[in-house]
Amino acid sequence: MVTIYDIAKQANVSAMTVSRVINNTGRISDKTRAKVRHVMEEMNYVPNAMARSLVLQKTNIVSLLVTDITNPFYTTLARGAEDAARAHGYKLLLGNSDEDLVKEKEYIETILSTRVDGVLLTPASDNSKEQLEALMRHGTPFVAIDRDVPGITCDAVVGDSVGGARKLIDHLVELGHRVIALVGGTFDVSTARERHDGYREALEANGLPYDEQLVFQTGYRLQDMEQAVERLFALNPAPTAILAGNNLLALGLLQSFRRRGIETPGQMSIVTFDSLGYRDLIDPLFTTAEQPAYRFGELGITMLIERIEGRAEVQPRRKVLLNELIIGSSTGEPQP
Amino acid sequence: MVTIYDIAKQANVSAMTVSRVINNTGRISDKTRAKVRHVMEEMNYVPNAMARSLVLQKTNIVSLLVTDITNPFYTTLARGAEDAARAHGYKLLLGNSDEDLVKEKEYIETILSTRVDGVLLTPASDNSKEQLEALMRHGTPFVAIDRDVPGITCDAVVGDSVGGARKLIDHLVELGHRVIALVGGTFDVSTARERHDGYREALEANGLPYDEQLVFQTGYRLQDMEQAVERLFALNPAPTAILAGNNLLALGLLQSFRRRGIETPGQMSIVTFDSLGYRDLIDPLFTTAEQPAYRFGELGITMLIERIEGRAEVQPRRKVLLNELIIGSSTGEPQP
DNA sequence: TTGAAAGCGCTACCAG
DNA sequence: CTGGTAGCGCTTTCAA
Repeated sequence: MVTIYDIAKQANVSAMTVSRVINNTGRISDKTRAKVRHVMEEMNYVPNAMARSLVLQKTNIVSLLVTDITNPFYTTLARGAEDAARAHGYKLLLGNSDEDLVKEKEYIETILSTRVDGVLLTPASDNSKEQLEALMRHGTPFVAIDRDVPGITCDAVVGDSVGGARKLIDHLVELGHRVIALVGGTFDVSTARERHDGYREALEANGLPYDEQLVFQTGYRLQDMEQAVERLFALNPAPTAILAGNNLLALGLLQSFRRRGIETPGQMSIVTFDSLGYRDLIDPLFTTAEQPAYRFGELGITMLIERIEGRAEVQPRRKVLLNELIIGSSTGEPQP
Repeated sequence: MVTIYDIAKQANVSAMTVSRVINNTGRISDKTRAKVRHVMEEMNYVPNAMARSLVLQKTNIVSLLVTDITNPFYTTLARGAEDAARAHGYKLLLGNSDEDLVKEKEYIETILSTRVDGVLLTPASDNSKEQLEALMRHGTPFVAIDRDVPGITCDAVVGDSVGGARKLIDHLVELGHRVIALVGGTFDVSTARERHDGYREALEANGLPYDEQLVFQTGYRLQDMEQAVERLFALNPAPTAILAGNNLLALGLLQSFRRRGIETPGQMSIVTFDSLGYRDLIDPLFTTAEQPAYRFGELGITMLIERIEGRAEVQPRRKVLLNELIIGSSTGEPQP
């Protein structure tokens, strides 16, 4: 591997001079600079970022840890994060925790050992507290994204889950629905909790009873859902609409209904958060509270880098990004 | 930051002993090991991967560079790559070249300077040759994935584009189509070229004429496509079916047809490669030659790591992954 | 304007 | 079984 010493020898200068040329620091004569540059070209020199990081104590790498890389919401978020990181001269180390605390912990370990400058992450659940505390202990700046963790005060970019749920329920009520179920993620995830809060508040604001029987906590995994669907239809009176905790749950519910010959929106309306992309193709198109996924990533990275570079106020900052109600074809008036 | 020297001092041993405990090398008394372990726990010690890499000349990082992170084919591929990398104890540094040679070049520079152990990449086009040569010059192992680059002999995992195109055209011919257009990517991308080859071969095998007028080279970007669509309908005889170069082009064509009030498959059948995910929801579901995206990533990383670790034969290996014809609802008999 | 020495945190190598 | 020394490639500090 070619090092600054190889360049130095070839150019008849010291390693320091080469270093100065690379970093544009100090005063160097044009002639020396030109010669060094020439030799670097000739020898295909590429600086060793690790050696550099070791002495500078700075890697210019930020980590993005999401819970599901195949979910379009996170893909788009990742894209925003990547663009922003690039624009600020940082590299992005991507990880996927799969909603799994063990994997998350392993990734945090990796992150710590890589000495990345900062971390943007979607905590798997409230139990991620331990991992976030590890980051704090090691002085690694981080920004929580999409989800909050109780007991941790840190920079965060989150959505307006309560408001989104309220809008969605209001929409269903306007259509005439009176019995609305919630199939949400488990309540150890802040978004699931808040969507539940919004659901409850909206029901009460509309003078409808809140009934625990209508609330299903299932994992965000599709297979966990079948049981809920079973019980859903055993209820009396049966719900005519469902608020799904996220885009994938909505998809799972729809597929489950189809297998049972239940039509959406005819027999069961569905509303949810975020989208699955391909707006023009998906049928039915879900009625959804769509969050600005790209912006989540972009803003998250920007806040993170401000923090890393000491340009952020000391107080943790919490940014709430609003969602937009998109009326699709997964909702209609309840059947008589 | 806590180092092995801090641990050493606290445990009353030398740094070397700490190093040996960390790496499980050499012989250490159980008592010493226990003491060192204890101190490491207590001080929240996390090894510095960079310092380690610097001396070992090994980072345990592999890079994945794709051309479009929002394309589900690449997302799924990335997921396969990530799982495989993790399983082998490597970290994944993700990049997105956006089909852009300049971005690609920048990423290769970053990759080189990070001294990653290897690279898995989808070359943006034949002009990526220069970048691949840079990797070779620096002795960085890499595996080309999804696309070949003429003039470069290297490990590669590619699809059977020719075979896929033939199956798709055969299917259309069986349905009764006689005038079939090709809207492909630009021919400086190997998959676009090969899909064109398969298209041509299949036409000839079916005794149909190959007509250059029916072949449209458009970028893989949706906006480049409108012109092609315009000309498509000016043709006489007008085609009744189209082979779209990839999933996103198929999507763009469909959207374009819808805006013009042209029905699929009624007035125009569409076939393509890969899918957009959400098989049950998309309407129409494209008839497609679906490639094993996850396997692309998984196998690519596996081959890469074999190469890195010297477990691969010296000769470059080229693995072709077959696709599967999925009959969807975007194809039907031509209208009389 | 340029260079020499020291050290970032770690491990290979050789001694004991 | 344990420790000392040297060096990975780079930049900071001080000196010339």
